[in-house]
Amino acid sequence: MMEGSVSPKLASNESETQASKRRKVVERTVVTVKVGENGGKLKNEGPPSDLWSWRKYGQKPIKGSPYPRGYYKCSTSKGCSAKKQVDRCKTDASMLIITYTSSHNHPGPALDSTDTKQSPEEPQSNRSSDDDKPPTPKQDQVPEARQVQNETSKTNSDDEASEERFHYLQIPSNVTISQEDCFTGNLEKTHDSLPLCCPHIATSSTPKSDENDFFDEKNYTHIFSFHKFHEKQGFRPRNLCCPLLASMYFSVLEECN
DNA sequence: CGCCTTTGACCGGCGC
DNA sequence: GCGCCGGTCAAAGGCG
Repeated sequence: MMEGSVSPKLASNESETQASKRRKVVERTVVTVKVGENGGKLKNEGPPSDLWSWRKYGQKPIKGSPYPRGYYKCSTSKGCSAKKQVDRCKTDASMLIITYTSSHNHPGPALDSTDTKQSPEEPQSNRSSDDDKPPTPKQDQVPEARQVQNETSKTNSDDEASEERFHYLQIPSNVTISQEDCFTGNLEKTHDSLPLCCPHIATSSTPKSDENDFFDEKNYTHIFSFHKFHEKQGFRPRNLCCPLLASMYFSVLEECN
């Protein structure tokens, strides 16, 4: 609707729908964030915000999860098809599972450190905590990541190849990242080393088991320890290739401090 | 006034 | 073919 396309539905999926009508092919990046512990304040209940502004366009109760899933679109740019889904871990309400799909087709907002006037601390509104509250737009600066975005510029090549992209990022121990099965497969499924902060996820991400129902077994999404992955692959903090994750990283860092 | 959230309805994919 | 379920739309209302 935003773009005034003939078919809103198609517009939202343009590239995806074209090449493959299978949803599961869509590029996804899953970030797990623990927020409840952060003071136990209600305002922390919302997902950590990142560089862009997100507008909530839907919420649905997900089968198997006591918590609804929130659907957000990037509102920073009109034509931007970047979306994210915010779930809450059914076994640990303090765990937020943020799934990013598509990518931003525009540069991030002003990244000046001076532009962090949006109260980088806890801009999350202090609304009720029984739901996944939308992230109040928060401007964090991730200059490094932004550059990388242009390099990777994952344009949803609506190809299987797009699934094989991975976003490198060093994540604090309270954040885990998961990717499509093909990734975890390549990574030898190192989820056995999941961060201690998320034992539930660790349990549910058993490779052979379909217990990873939180994300949904259909998509074969698994969570693995990024730290471990990081070690094995020899990645470095500077290997920030995904602006989304990078921004997540920084915002989470802030919240951790 | 503009932007955002909420919420019910609709659509399409997928499994049986 | 049917039903379930996830994802999206769009109208209405709220808030700054």
